[in-house]
Amino acid sequence: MGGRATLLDVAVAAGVSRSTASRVLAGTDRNVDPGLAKRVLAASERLGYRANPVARALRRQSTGNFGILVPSIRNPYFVHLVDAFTQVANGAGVGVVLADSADDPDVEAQRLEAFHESFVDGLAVVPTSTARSGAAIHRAEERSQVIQVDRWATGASSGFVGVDNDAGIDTVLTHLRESGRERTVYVGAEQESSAGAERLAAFRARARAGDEEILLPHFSTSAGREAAHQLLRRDTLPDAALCAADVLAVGLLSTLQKEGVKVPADIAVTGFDGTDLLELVDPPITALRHPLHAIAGRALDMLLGTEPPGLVRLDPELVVRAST
Amino acid sequence: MGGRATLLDVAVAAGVSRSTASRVLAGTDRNVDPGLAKRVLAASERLGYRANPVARALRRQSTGNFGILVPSIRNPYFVHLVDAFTQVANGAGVGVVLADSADDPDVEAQRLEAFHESFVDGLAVVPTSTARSGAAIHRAEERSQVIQVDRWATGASSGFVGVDNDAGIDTVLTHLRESGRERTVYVGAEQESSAGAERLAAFRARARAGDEEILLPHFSTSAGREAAHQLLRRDTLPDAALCAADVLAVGLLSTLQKEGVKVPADIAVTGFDGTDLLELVDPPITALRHPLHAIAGRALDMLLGTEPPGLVRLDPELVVRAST
DNA sequence: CTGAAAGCGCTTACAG
DNA sequence: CTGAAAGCGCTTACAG
Repeated sequence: MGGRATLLDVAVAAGVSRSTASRVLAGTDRNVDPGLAKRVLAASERLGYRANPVARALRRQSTGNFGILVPSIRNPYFVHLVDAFTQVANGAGVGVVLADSADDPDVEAQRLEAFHESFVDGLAVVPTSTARSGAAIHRAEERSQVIQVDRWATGASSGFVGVDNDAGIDTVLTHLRESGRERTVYVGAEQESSAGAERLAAFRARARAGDEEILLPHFSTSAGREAAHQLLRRDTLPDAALCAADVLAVGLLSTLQKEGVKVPADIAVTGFDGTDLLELVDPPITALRHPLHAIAGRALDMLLGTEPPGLVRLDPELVVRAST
Repeated sequence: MGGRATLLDVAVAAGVSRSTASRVLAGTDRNVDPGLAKRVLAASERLGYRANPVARALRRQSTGNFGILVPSIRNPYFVHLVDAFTQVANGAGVGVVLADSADDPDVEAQRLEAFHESFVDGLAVVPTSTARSGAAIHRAEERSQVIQVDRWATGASSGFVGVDNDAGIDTVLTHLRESGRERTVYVGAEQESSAGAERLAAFRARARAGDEEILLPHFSTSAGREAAHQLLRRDTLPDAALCAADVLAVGLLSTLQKEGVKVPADIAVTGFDGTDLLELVDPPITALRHPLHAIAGRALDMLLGTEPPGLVRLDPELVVRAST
């Protein structure tokens, strides 16, 4: 607003050419006479000069910004992921543009398309659906760099960085069994994400006699409550509930408590993700915590070209709280 | 990646000048021969042409994107606000860039500064501190359009759109009293936001004998739990707890329940904001819901210049749930 | 209605 | 080490 100073203004004020002023200010090239450099810096300071990012991006053919597309910003887990990505990105001097797929592959395809109207060099995407997100992601890859994060979709050939769900399930189950729990119910969902499918498969591979599953239509608090009601209808309760998502654990625990069940005395409850929700209730819930900063960092490295795109899985960490 | 088609490519393919191609594709000017227009459209389609947004922005001196800066994306209330703003903005064809102040006025000042390196025409900001955010916001206003949302800071002269906290407190208190509650404890925080100060003032203006206050160091779940412990130490409980934020209500209710207090039989609990957290616990919590889409809409109108910047306060709506 | 030309504000070979 | 010039890809007065 109101005549923002331009590079030419600075150059004129410092008595040099735009080339020289640019070399000093953009730091592209160190070969500038120190005396001139000082004059340019002084003029720039005096005029309150800031390089126009749009002009710079046009010339450099790169904005230095990246997008992140998540299934839903209402999901606290993705908020944490976005937060981690933003922190890592800002630390590396790159900006982040956020978008939300509304948990819908069609909206997702639309957002992917909209990113081309946006000012980003590439995109980190958490696919909404293993089966139905691949095509649109593949199309986006033809236009710019795309890395999948946390979940993958079939047909999208880009790099992937996520958590090792198999190792995660193993860690939680071992924790429950070592603390004496003998009958674990896995509370998960019949859902479209690769993460959900991997967790269920990992549990099944390790299930023993007495273990069982409750599969709900989706990952949500109300689904967790529904699972609690299913358990309460039975004669005996299992002594551990391994929930495949934090929201499930919170809903389950909250309803069990309201009906007089003691956690962890009667039943241990665990979550999966490591969101703030776990500390919202009393007792706080034991859960895996995903290494989100590391995940974000690797994804950004691939986006920046520092690391070749590939398949990366990082181990989650168990955080023991009062619910087990 | 890989030779994206340019306007010139389209023009050549259609056998027209760049001027004509631009007029057709950018929709700037309708005065184009229909025959030529058809050829341009066909060529554009065939080549998969998308206007380069950076070049367009440089020429137009406007990106069509706006930023939103919130105190913390970890706070579910701000997530809802950002979500509403994004939906409204996308509906109007404008993009949104998100940033986070980490609840710190210094970081906030830094982010405000960083937005100038970003690709936005203006900025919606939720100040972290009434007293300490004004200067940096005022500085940002000299460079681009800035509107304050949800909270205001002294010294920032921009427009403001938020909720009517006085009307909100009145609505909740009336609801509690009409449902027979006689001794209400206000659970709030000594904090720096204008919203917190307004809510407390509104409660004090309406308090009766028997009503009281618990003021905590900040708005958080653990503060809500601390409030519950303070109440539990007393001989008698008040029959209603009016919490000035959803997180306080969730923490309070959760700990009261764990200690055997019945909600709402023994005590009614209300929240303030309307986040998803309210439905996380059992019973779900009665609370005000802020008209976030309307707030976002008015803020965007001011940013776009459709509406002159001014002071706007909108009424929150009471959503009654099982906790009262 | 259409095209040649200017110009948005930068950066970067290219000469000197 | 420095500057004149080209050019990133668009849009838009300006002539015609």
